[in-house]
Amino acid sequence: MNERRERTRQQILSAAIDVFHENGYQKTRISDIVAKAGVAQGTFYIHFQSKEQIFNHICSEFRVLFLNLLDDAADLFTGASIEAIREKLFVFIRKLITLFTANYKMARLLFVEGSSYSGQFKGVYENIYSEFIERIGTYLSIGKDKGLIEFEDAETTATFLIGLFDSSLFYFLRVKQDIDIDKLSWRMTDFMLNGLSG
Amino acid sequence: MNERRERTRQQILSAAIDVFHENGYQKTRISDIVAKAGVAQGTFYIHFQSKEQIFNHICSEFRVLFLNLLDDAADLFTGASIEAIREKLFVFIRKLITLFTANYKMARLLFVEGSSYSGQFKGVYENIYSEFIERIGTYLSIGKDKGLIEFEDAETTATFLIGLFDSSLFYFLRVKQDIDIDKLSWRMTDFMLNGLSG
Amino acid sequence: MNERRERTRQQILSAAIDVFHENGYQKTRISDIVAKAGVAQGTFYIHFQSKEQIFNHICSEFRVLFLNLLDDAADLFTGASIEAIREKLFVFIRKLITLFTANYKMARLLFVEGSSYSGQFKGVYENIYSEFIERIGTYLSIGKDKGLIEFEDAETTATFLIGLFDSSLFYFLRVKQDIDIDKLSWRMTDFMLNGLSG
Amino acid sequence: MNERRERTRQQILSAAIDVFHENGYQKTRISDIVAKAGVAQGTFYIHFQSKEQIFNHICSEFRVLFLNLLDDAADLFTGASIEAIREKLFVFIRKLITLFTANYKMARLLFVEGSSYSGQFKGVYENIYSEFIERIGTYLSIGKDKGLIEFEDAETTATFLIGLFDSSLFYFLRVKQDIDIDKLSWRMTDFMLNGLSG
DNA sequence: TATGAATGAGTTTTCATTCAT
DNA sequence: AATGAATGAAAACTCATTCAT
Repeated sequence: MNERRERTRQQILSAAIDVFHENGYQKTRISDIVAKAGVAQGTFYIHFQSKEQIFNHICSEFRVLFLNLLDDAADLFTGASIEAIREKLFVFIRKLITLFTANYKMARLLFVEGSSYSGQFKGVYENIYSEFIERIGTYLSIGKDKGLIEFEDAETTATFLIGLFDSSLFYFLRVKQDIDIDKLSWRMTDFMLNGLSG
Repeated sequence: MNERRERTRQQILSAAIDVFHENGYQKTRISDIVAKAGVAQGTFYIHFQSKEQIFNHICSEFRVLFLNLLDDAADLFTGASIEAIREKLFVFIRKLITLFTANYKMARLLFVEGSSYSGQFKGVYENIYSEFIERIGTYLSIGKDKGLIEFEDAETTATFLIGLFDSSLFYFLRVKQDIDIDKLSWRMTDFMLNGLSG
Repeated sequence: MNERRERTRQQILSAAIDVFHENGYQKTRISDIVAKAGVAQGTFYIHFQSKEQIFNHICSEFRVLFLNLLDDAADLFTGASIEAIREKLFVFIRKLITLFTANYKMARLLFVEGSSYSGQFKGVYENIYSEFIERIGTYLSIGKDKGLIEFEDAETTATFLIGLFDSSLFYFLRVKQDIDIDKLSWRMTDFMLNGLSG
Repeated sequence: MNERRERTRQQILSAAIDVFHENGYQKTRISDIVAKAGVAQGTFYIHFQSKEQIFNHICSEFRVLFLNLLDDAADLFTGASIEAIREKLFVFIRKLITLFTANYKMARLLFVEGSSYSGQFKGVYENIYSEFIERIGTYLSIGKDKGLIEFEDAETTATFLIGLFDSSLFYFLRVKQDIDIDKLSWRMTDFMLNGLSG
């Protein structure tokens, strides 16, 4: 019985991710979600309180994974040599791309739907984006102190790196069938490090 | 009498840009627009056919300005020296930033609202973003042939440059009161060219 | 096993009386009843057919007690002297008040919820109120024939007496912590008999 | 145009009074009201915010009329003789009955629907009923001081009078085609004054 | 017998669009 | 051209009842 409940819940969640991804939050109707999940309208409300709540649930699931990755990267721009940093940065970017690719729809919901003017989500998104920039900015500053990288302003530079990362990654994920994670990670790494040396 | 008509139309357009920008397309009600414009509900439909139509109108107004700028930059990455290219790229980026800053709300509607899953606008946005990438890709290829810049794949590189540009620009426009266009243009130019040399 | 069934049934009944009393029929949800009873949603339908049926059941439980009391009061207004009648009326009113007080929630459901426009219960309530008036009217007529009480029209007078009784009793039960049954009975008795003499 | 608006509003109000009266607040659907009013569903919400708001509007319309009547009766139980008081009480009761009869449905909504457990209206009704009792209690006390009427406790006596009045009046209005206001007023007056003398 | 997950019909409310004035 | 009242389709959410375990 508990297993049945869980199965239903997962069906709804999975359907919601698909439908939100396809139509966006605003255009998604509960009826779309339950139709895709193959359950009745009322069943939705047994498991989730509202459209907003399930959306937040989905976003925060990804949010946690994402922030955990960020946490582990404090020494991103430190290292004995520029090559050591390159290696570290590559590993980090590959991890990020892997995470975004594996959870493409959830990632896109958080970063793209969230960043749009859906109003009630502006805050959620702006927070995570600002957090992303702030962290990378901090890591950059640490690295700069060690003397291997170079830039004028940490926040600006972080914004460049992240803009490059997220905007282009989502583009590739949208238009390509599948992407070569290793190759893309290397290219990003190189482009970024070039930008950081001068 | 014709002047009155035009004035009314402009009031509606201007209100619509504001309200779309504030609440997003889906959350915007015609009643919000006409309230802000100070006209009656029915007046809206004398000037515009539908909510969708006025949104498209606003977007394409910016679209034209934007594409004109793109058209004029065919020789972006050609030049006698890397310094000449740097100068040209700087001028182009400054023009772009100036355009986006002056038409911030319209730009954001086209690039951000458009890129979200509002469904009916996906196509419009994807078109313009793809066009942007394709053009820059082409310009990069031309530049590469001349031998002053270097990269592996034009599309990937264009995507990097554009991601860096639009994502970070919108971030600054959103969080800063006002930005130093010259300084930001130089920083972008330098970061990009570093990435393109190696 | 049969004892368990009975216990469950009583839990549901008791919870239903409480919840109906607190929220009214329409606003009461089966889920409220079972939550208060501490049983599962489905269990309700093992013991009662529907929300309407359990409500009727509760009302008729009180209805029977009430009508029995009425039955035993046929000679309410007969007696050797006005003082004998006063005594008899006092005893009757005290019995009624005692019954209504002991079964306050059920009484209120039948008389107040029933009298509201809940639609499907109009009939039930109207019946019992009319029955009440008719009976008292009959008893008054018998008493009038004996010559000790006086009034113009039995139905009108019965309506006065009953209106005075039920409306004020429910008021006191609602606003007072506890009422002095004896004192209230005497006051009602006196007021009524004064009204009946002239 | 303004006239049309007002006509529509009145149609909705009038239909709402009828339908609330027929089915009670809870059972009444907006669709019932608009069907009876002959307007579209959305039209309702142009004129009233919600079902609750229109109900409160209707009730308070009657409430004002009722409280005004109460205000004008401060010297209800004062006078040179018991006959003078009888006359005054008669006039007051006749005014009340006339008001309740002319606005039967509204009165019943406020006093009966309000007194039922509709939950959100409990407060409104309890207030008006308590106010009624408090006022009459005050007027009784004033009269008692003058020495022409007699009773033990003003609140109890007020509750008796009012219970007699409202409960029986609503009964007659419900079951009789039409009532003889003068005759009923005299009977109530006499019954009450008898109860108040002893 | 008891459970509680699932059902789906029913209701309120919103809002783009129309149309008589 | 402008007005603003009216429209009605559409969508979120509730809850009495059913049914498999």
